[in-house]
Amino acid sequence: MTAARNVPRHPGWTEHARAVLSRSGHRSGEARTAVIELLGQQRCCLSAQEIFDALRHARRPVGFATVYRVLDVLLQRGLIQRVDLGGVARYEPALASGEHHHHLVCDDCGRVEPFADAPLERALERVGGGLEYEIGAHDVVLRGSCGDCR
Amino acid sequence: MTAARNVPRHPGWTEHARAVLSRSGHRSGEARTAVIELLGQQRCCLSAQEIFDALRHARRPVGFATVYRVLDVLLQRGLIQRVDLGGVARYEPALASGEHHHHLVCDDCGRVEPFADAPLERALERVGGGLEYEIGAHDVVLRGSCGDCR
DNA sequence: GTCAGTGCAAAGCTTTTGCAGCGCG
DNA sequence: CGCGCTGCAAAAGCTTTGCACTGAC
Repeated sequence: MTAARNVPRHPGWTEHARAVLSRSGHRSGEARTAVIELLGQQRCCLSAQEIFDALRHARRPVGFATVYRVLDVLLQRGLIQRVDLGGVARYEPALASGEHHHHLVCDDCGRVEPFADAPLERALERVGGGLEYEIGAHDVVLRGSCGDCR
Repeated sequence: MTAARNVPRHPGWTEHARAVLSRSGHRSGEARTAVIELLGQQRCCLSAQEIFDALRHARRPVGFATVYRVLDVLLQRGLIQRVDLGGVARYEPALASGEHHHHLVCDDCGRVEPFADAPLERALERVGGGLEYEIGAHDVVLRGSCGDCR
């Protein structure tokens, strides 16, 4: 089984994000549009550096500071989620609770892949219910060697 | 239920760590000893800055670079585990698979607490078995508001 | 005596902030 | 035509590296 097989793409996120920002009184500029469109096309998370490089490569160069500022706005509106896998921060579109995924990291080659597992989600929800905390989010990271590296 | 109630301390780790390093041909210096003893006393993870401050406060000051170098050696021997909760990296003694724990982070006050849950561990192991990856470690982070902040 | 361990300082990276100019609404 | 968006450059963390000295074995 391929890890990614469980993980659907999320068409419509781009439009959703733009609509939310527009509704909250944000103006729409070139750079922000480019970042949002790029994020909407991803199957998994990207680092700020990767976003910077991808946009430059796509002939839609955007300043580094702007990338971070766009990410900051999206984070504050809850439109993206920050993913901490060690080293640099990564970001991906935030999805409804039923369709989100977690991450598989290859310690050898650094590859990052998404995976989804319903029983795991149920276990996580049960744990959250038994704590004093009011849980708003959860992240799971599995580390190991990917098929290629083994 | 207090989240931490499930999480035992780990006496003996300090000695274990020293023995492993000694066996691998490492010499024993002041700074390394201080860092290892501090880590062995913790119930949860510490950042490099916290280690630096704690040792300075305990009148056993250690250079910043040394803290990182000691952590690096311990990581390479698998004696500690790096914990990425966003922001700075944190480190804690690595334990046998049966007794490790995960982390609960308060988004409001930044508090970090350990928690353990056997069903969650079982779910994680089942997930790992179904992937192409050979899983060596896993991390779970729950984020929310702690009892005090709610 | 040799070489790992240590501290200080400088460098490297990622991320944030300041500021001036452009352009959306 | 005001104010948010953008880019550049500088600053601000966190972490790593270089180098000389100390001290364990």
